[in-house]
Amino acid sequence: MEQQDINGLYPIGTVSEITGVNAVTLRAWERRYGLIQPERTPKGHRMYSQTDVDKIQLILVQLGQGIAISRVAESMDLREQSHDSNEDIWVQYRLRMIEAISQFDENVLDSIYNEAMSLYPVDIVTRRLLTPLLTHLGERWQTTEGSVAEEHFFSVFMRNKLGARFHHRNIRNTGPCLIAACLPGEHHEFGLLLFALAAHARGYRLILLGADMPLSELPHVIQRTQSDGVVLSGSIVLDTDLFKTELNTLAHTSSIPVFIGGHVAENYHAEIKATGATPLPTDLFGTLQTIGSVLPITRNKNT
Amino acid sequence: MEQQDINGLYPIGTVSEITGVNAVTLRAWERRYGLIQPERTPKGHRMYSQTDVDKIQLILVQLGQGIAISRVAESMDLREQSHDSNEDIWVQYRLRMIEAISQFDENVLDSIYNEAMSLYPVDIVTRRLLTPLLTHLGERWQTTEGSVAEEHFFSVFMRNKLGARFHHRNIRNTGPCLIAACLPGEHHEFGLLLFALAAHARGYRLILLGADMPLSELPHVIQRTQSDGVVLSGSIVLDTDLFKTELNTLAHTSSIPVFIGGHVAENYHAEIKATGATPLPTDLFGTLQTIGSVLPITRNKNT
DNA sequence: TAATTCCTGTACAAAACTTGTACAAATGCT
DNA sequence: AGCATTTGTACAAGTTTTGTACAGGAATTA
Repeated sequence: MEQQDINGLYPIGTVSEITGVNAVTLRAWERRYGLIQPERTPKGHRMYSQTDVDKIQLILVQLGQGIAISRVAESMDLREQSHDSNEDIWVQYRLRMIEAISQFDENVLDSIYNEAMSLYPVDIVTRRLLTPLLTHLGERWQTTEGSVAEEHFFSVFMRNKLGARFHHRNIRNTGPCLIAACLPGEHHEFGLLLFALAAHARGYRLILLGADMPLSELPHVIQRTQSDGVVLSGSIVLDTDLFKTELNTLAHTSSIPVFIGGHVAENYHAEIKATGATPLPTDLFGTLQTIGSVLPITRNKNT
Repeated sequence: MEQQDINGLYPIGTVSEITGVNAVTLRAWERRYGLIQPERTPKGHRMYSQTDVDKIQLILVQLGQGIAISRVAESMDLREQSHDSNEDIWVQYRLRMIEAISQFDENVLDSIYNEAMSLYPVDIVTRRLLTPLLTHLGERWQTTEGSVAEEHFFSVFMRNKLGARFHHRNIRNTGPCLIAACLPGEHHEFGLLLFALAAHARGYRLILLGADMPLSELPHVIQRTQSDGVVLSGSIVLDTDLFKTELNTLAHTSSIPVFIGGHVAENYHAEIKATGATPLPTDLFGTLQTIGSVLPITRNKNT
């Protein structure tokens, strides 16, 4: 639904080039199975939208899995069925992604990610693939030479992927409004994004401020947006004293609850509590439970 | 032969030379689709303005993406009817977005952005809305209180939007492979992303490494990926000496061209040249031309 | 004045698309 | 294994799109 008006109109030859599917085949699919019925010009030329192209890419993934083309139409709907949730699959995915990262090959990385996402819901992919992958890479990056670049490469990729998902949601939530940001000095938004996605899925409204956010700025934001809570995340603290002072000010001047997540929450558990803020557990589920107990989501309709 | 009128108007032959589009073809476009209707002298000779030339360049980009000329015409026609391509519109958009940002209202921000993107191609929106908006905000952030949060909010939003677009592209480019990264200390990827998008649209392959990239890591990446060029961007230099040393090492150890963009390219123009790297102009189009003259894209079609 | 450039309109040819039929290799079933 | 179905591709004949060429005349430039 993004830019249908002008951008999404490719002729069949271009689509063929993009997807690698022969034009004749595309027509055959349409004729035989009614898959992908593009717009037509007044003279009958097919004009494929971006959505159509995406659909073809998805079909290609299915084909790669060995699913017959005739059954792809059905399996597109039923693909969320319990695929044999073998532990093996996730290890396979992980290894393939690591390989792609070490080659800086974004095409491969992208196709693996898409493959996983097309077969499993985002929650599963996050828990079974992304989080383990991150810790795995964390270790690798401490030992292997030339790995800072790998980290950057992968971070940008994941951030963009997750960010896209975050901004793509079309539901306007009605739950409590949370401000989400990284602590000063923290430049890795990955965890924060995962949290934001999960929180949004549960009905919270979110204002995402990203990395390296000065705490002194937050009262302004809170006041202007009339939010209901602040969630901060970080793994390191540059200046302990400053951190305590600023956090104290924040927690006391603002009348709304302040939560702290990430490794900081573990290492400075006592200090955080002393300021009146609430430390969060390291797992996503526990985090959402903690926040939910303070700021419950009013379920209006739960069919 | 570079004739140019007193008013900055070009005759058709000159336009043809600049853009590479045959004069006959230009006339055919105008006749058949009403594309680009230039001024006329009293005797009927076509006089193209700079805006017209820009428009042609834009058309060429769309054409390069495989969109049929008739479709390009249709979309441009549509948008020129709905909104008289007035400067006003962009000011309007800008003001609305600034308002939304100051309210931290992402829904509104998102809908404005989508509205613009559905009416205009990404290149136009970038040049007319996003870039001016960013400089406008840059000034505002230096003066207004509590505006760092605004910066974060908008940066995250734009980064996610553009990042999504970047990673959503489906064409596997075959052009030269560029490594794109921000200089150490530079945490604003915005400009880099805009560049990456534009470069990709023109056929380059891209490896996006994002913000704050240590230069010493790059040789590894270059070697492992066998890229054809490095594009670095930044607005500040933390340590001038270190910068010069590292850049020198990079430009000399790697056998591929190194480009530097952003404000750094202006402020350290001489120093950069001394190291063997190439400074880039501040505008996107000039940047792409500079890179294109060193690393030309092999157009497979559209001879 | 002569040479060049540009104008309009018609025409043409290559490229790209369309539909429909046909065929051979791959796949599945008995 | 043997037979039937599936599925990608090929070929043919006709249409549309699109870049370019050409002709005759007018304007510009050197």
